[in-house]
Amino acid sequence: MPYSKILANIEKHVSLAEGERHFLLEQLELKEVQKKAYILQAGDTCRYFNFVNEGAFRAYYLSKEGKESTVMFAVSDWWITDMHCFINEQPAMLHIQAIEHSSIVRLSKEKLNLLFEELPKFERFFRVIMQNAYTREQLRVLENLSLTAEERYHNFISKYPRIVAHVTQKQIATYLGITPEFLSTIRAGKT
Amino acid sequence: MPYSKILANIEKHVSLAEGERHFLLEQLELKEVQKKAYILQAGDTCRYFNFVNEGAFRAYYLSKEGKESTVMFAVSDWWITDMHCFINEQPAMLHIQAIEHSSIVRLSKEKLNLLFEELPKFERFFRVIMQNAYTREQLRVLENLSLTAEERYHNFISKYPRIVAHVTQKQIATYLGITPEFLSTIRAGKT
DNA sequence: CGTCTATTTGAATGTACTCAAAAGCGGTGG
DNA sequence: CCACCGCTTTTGAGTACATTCAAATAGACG
Repeated sequence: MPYSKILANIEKHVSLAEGERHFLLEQLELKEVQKKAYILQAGDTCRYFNFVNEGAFRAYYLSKEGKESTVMFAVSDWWITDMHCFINEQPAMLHIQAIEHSSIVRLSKEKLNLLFEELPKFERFFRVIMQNAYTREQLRVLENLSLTAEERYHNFISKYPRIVAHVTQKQIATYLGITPEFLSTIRAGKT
Repeated sequence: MPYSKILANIEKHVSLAEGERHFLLEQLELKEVQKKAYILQAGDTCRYFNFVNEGAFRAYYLSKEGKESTVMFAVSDWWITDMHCFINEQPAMLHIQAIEHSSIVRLSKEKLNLLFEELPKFERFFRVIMQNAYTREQLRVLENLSLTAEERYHNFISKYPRIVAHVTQKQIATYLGITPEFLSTIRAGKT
């Protein structure tokens, strides 16, 4: 059934009794997303924490000058939202777009708060997710500071082969903070 | 008393009953740290989550080529550790050094786990801390991708005036990912 | 005062960008 | 099924941003 992936994802971190699992399922909504559709646009209120069931998404910032910077990719079994705006109830800074036809399971902020109230172990789950997200971003900062563009590219493709399978080079370039032209020359450099 | 700051910090996010506060205090250790002393060195086991009571710290990565990259600064009322290594019980990648004579309140991983068991609201506290840390790092990634060195510098000094008051330009340069020479020319550029 | 490190300045270099144009690829409609 | 259109990728020339190396100056500390 469509919720098996999200349950497996959550149960990797906390174990749920039958009644808890049932309660959790009641809070979730399954949603199909067409290729190129946005599940969030800058300026929107960010109401949902989204689990990618199938497909792939990209979250990016669009500057006034029109430059895109990819903040994250999410393929199946990942969570994605504009966390800052979700938590602080501010207008979204990011656009989140489906790279291909996808399906997500989403959890609204209200339902998440309800889960925190009813199932304290959900606090633990979310803590672990946030811990992992934090250490991942911190490592990314460190790599941006200490590695060259070429090293960051090779690091990216070896670290995230599942993402590479879904995204264009141009999108990878905006994730690495370089131009697509320069990424092309890096790739031509050898293999 | 020496624990008033950490209590205020924690009680910003969760409210504690008298007995809970007492239990929490029993898990903490106060520690003085001399200027330039390390509370963590790369390769060490990272056992503690540290609250800065007084003073200032810098966490940095030292590459094989000898290049330093500052991952974070922490002044009073901040928490600091090598989170990845603390969580996953791996050898530290970072050095954490006192910039000046400081005092910290530290919480060992064992005591933290005990707190999670005994005071479930501590899961919530830690979740909030991790959420904030995550969104802060994500914003830093975004700024590294979308801003020039000069913009990042001005952003840094306006965002973290309390840090600026404690650190050298060279240290700021390693946080921004530029050379101290170039930071100097940015500053000469105007005000 | 003397030493050590931080900061500034400048010249030469390199890394990554801009702009432009060609080539490749995928999807769509005839 | 093929031809065309739009977007991605490649390639190249010229440029800008940031680095390296070197040396002078300024500050901090014993």
